[in-house]
Amino acid sequence: MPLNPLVERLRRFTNISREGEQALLELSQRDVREYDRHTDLFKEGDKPPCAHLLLDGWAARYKSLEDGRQQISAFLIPGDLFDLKVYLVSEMDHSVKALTPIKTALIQKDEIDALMDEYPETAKGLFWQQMVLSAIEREWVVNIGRRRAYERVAHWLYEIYLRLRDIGATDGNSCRLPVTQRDLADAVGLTPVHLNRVLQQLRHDGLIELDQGRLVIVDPDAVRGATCFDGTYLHLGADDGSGRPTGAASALRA
Amino acid sequence: MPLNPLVERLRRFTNISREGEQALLELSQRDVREYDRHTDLFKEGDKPPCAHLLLDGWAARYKSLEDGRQQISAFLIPGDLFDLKVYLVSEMDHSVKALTPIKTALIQKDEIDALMDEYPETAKGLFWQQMVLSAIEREWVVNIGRRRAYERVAHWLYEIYLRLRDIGATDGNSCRLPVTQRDLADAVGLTPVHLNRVLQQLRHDGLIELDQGRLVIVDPDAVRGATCFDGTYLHLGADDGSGRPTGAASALRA
DNA sequence: CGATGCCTTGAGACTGTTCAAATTAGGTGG
DNA sequence: CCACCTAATTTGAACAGTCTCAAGGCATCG
Repeated sequence: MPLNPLVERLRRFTNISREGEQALLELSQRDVREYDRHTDLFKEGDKPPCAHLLLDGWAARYKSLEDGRQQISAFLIPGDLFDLKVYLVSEMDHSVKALTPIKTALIQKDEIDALMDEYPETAKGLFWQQMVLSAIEREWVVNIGRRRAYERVAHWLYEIYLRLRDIGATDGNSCRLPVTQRDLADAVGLTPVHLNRVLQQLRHDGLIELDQGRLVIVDPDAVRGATCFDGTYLHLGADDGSGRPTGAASALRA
Repeated sequence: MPLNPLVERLRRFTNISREGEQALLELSQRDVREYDRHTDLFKEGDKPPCAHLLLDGWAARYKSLEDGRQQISAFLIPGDLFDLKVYLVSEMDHSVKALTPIKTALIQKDEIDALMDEYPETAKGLFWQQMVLSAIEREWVVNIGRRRAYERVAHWLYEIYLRLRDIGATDGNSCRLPVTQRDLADAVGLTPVHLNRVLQQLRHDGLIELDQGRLVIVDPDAVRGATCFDGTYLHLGADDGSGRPTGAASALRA
């Protein structure tokens, strides 16, 4: 995995300048924090922290209901810069927790503003990244609202696989999946028990393998088929498996 | 309802200048289109249109699966400016359709850019509005993923009521709800049949009334209670019913 | 070696779905 | 204004998917 997956990603999307790249790199080294697994970076109700750039590890954006039910609304992986414009609200409406031990770079409002002023190409890249994150949340609404457990889980797994592949964190058809089934269940809106059974079914059907925190997409075609996967919403530079070219350079022609 | 609900809303959030307001008003009159009920403004797969400012009527952002299942991921009401940065992607990943006859103002990329350059306060307001829209989508993930039908529908109804109240489109405890149960079902991730039964239950329990396309929140406390409603995510200037002040002026102190 | 956290299994209950039909409401032409 | 047509809501009954609760197995870690 490259030192800074965000830079990698932006570079693929926009023709970010050497200087913009450098500035971003510096920003991501100025104030680095580490968090243990299962600790909160901030919680619902907190007053807005600054933006975070996830450097290493996995995190999740989530909300809790009074009775303890929890729903994860986004998985954050290295290179994700989240809550970029967080200072616009007076109170956070969601929490973010580390799913694994993580490293993040804290980035202050004025640092971002300065960066954006100076390097418009980079700014464009950052906005684009925010758009993609929210497009993913949008797709989750569809996934949870209209797909049943089997397809839903398959869809989720394939999505995360593609996102990881995009940051170079895959190894052929496999990737790490350092997440408890509890967390995964909270992401797809299922019970841990039922999620477990669905995963077994997926394994049994030969779509995936899953052990020791490693996920193998054994049969990508079957996975895409099972779930009617259309990766447009990920706006990946590379091929999304659907055969049609997306995002990247072509986006900027418009 | 005021001529331009967006301006109203921004005014409440930020100290938008007279000129910025004027510029926005002009933008919203330059290229006004009308659409019939149940027609698409644009569809998944289209190349990005320009941004729309909804002036009158209701619209919905949605996605379809191959087999005809549909999921609405957002309701758009007058004053909503959507897909602001749409030109960043090469292909739309969702569709938007009119739920009622609507009027929208089409706004071109460079018009927005110019506006933002010239009136930073207005720009801030626009970004804030985008944030709120995506915070709502986030809440929908939670609502659909972790609440059961009864609470889920109650939550949805109360949310839309608050949003309408925010733009002055309510009349005491009631508001228009010009939506078929089919559409509502597609929004909350239920079957029309089951949604219908849930609505009956809510009426029977005296939480709401619903006829002739009008919704009455008969017992707001009960509705909030049934659903554990926390309106923080709406970032409304006014009271959200939770008793705690949010958004608006205080947001800008940070 | 015991404790804890996580994954797995089982059986029964319940929420929400499916399919099909009946009723009501709304709109249009005669 | 009525007759008709279509779209929308409502009802019923059987069914399936998912949940609940409870217990067992297996690691890992102190």
